[in-house]
Amino acid sequence: MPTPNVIAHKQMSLTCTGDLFPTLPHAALAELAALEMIEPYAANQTLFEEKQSSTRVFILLEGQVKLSMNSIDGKRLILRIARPGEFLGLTSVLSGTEHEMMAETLYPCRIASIRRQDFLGFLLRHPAAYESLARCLSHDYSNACEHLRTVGLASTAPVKLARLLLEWCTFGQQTEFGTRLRLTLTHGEIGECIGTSRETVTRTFTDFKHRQLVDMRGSTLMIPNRMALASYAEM
Amino acid sequence: MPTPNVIAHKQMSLTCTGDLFPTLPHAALAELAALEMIEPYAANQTLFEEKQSSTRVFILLEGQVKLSMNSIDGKRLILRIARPGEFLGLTSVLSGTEHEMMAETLYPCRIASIRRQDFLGFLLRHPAAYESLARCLSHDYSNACEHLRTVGLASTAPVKLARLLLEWCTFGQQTEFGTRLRLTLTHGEIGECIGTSRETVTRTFTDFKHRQLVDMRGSTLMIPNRMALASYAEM
DNA sequence: CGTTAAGTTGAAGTGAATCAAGTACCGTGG
DNA sequence: CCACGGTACTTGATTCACTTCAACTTAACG
Repeated sequence: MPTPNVIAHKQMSLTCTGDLFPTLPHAALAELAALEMIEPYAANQTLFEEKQSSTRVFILLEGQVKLSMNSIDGKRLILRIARPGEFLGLTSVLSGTEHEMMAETLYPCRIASIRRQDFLGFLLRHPAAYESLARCLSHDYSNACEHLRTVGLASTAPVKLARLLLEWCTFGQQTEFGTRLRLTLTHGEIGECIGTSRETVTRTFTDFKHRQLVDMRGSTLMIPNRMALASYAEM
Repeated sequence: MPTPNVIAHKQMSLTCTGDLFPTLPHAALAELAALEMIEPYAANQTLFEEKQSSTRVFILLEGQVKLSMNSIDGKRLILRIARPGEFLGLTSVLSGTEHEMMAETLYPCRIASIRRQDFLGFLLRHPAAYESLARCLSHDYSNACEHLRTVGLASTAPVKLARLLLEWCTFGQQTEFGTRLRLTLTHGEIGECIGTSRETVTRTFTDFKHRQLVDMRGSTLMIPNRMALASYAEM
């Protein structure tokens, strides 16, 4: 039984913010629509940064947004690529704390945003909206836990990469030859997802090719047998 | 402005579940009290395990509970030590997915629990309760992100340990000589918190002692200068 | 007081980072 | 059409931090 948020993940775009609050009455949704501002964003634009205090909550309607953390010495950890239907910066807006991550658009996006005070006021008038928020937060938390498992529990780089690819399979398309995946990140960025170097990603990919676990044609990755990759990821 | 959940963290015990829902009317709290079952738990008892489907949501009233993930090859990642006032297994109950972690008591505990169906029914009748849940989930998410930063972004073992100790400082007591911390975990378990081996934890601690960053007397750890440790952890 | 669990320390082994050098693949402009 | 510059990818050699293994010491506890 997929949650509304999961459904939103699958679709390429979202027409309006109200779709994220399926249980809210029309009057409340109209009120929300009056508060939100829908804007187009170019690629590589920053929505918010770490340590920055949060002023707005964002809702990704169309496109992809990269969520990452940066350390002082230039290292970076990419948490995930957000898809349409996701709230961005929700925890910071709710708790009033500063952002714990950075958000930047990967491609041109369409993004709705609501000022923090407006959103909190809306929640005060319509506490039922918290139900959808709890669902999203719960989803984000599960995601963070899975990432923690990949980054913190997987012993070797190949296992980490295998787990990442399996995670991405959710967004790939099933064909008769297996799961097809369009790789939009560079090897360097993939390394930043799992905490390994660019070179290790390259080496691991060539190793996977030799093991017939994956097949690469340009930026298209084929995973002929997901189970084989999964059993490899089991370490 | 600390959230109710943070306050709960600081106190040693929680008298009743209702304290976690400060905005709920008395009638609703009474209804909740009728659904919950309060039980004492011995030390080292398991509340739930990974891959297990969730049947109850737990609320820790007294004691400490270790939350961890296990891999097939015996490795373990300790996510955090839960304190009184925390929900356990909340995401699984809300989304109906299987548990993504394991929960076991560290000491004798007093724990309230509510059957999943009862809790979901309660939420259906009192959607306002979601507000508190969203707060807790938001808190859990922030925690997971911080852990992700420690485990996935910190380059060396010393930095990871320093970050962990700083995190624990929240629960220590301030004295004129610095922050006093009671270490209840073994070196092996501390290693499992940050993804390093038992021996590395020992070696790093002795290094910290030489650098005057910490001072150990038995199971009591003193951090004379939190800023010094923090600046060490920055790299 | 003896047994077990936890902490300590040294030495060897290893996975991955780093460094370095070279290749393929663009789009752009002469 | 090809030279050009930039970016990403590839591959080998070296280095390093940490793990692992092993021997030993200390603390905890009935």
